Amino acid sequence: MTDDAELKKAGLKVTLPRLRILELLEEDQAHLSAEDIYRKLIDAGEEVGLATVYRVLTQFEQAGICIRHNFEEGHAVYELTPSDHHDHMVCLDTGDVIEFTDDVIEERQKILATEHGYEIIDHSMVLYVKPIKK
Amino acid sequence: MTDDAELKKAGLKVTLPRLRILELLEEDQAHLSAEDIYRKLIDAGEEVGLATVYRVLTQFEQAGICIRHNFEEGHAVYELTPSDHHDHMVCLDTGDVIEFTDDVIEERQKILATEHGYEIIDHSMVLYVKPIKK
DNA sequence: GTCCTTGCAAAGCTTTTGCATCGCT
DNA sequence: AGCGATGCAAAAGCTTTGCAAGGAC
Repeated sequence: MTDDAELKKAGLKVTLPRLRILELLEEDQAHLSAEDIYRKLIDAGEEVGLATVYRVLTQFEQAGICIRHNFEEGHAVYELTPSDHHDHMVCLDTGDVIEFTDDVIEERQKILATEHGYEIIDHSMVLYVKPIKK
Repeated sequence: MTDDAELKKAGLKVTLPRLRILELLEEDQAHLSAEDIYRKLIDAGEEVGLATVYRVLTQFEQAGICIRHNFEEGHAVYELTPSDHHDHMVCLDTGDVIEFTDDVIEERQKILATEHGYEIIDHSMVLYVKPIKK
């Protein structure tokens, strides 16, 4: 689906800020904060307000286009909604975000929730890591 | 160890606000926000400033007395540092926090980090759940 | 033309900090 | 007495909102 169609499907008019933000999110496994996106757009010569970035990201999230993470960094980061669920490792030295999945863990989570009488609506698992030193 | 001794060991003077906050955290598996604690103290007739609550919680965290969580609620919550590590389920209907552990998951996390060339410094796993309807 | 979207500025929230006062040791 | 701790108010950082102007359909 084109970006254009994706926006229309979400009931959002196709505007320049929305297209640009969607493009940025589509770049290789991006995990960007509102500020990151704002800076990239300004640096690229686009005229856009930070408030618009926040509004668009909120709309994208409600439309299911992207999801919001609250890593322990003091600000939210956004990524395109992954087709395949995955979790994250955040490198404390570099800030790199690594995606991973593990079926064993997913399965255990379901079992544990059920044992407590709950069903999982969502979950977040973040490993804060550092590179192994030789 | 008494609360008194715990504070001294951390190099903190034994003051009323610190004792009261420590007591609140010790009440049954408390997961409290700074605001929660502030309200409870004010309602109990204590004279305390919100800034002090934040400062004390930060000191407690640095001293290893308590840990801070960023669930997706817009504010941090604190709990006494657990002797045994555990993760959390947060009930989206009631806000209840359920603690749990699972050795299988812990083990898989270590393996996954190692496979990516990292060692785990810390991790957070939160399941957002709802009660199973009959 | 209509209604949605935008940018700016102002406001909101949680958390932190400056500073004079107070209190533990 | 000395130095850390406190309370208040102000400030900081991220995010949201009000409003008039602009743009999509």
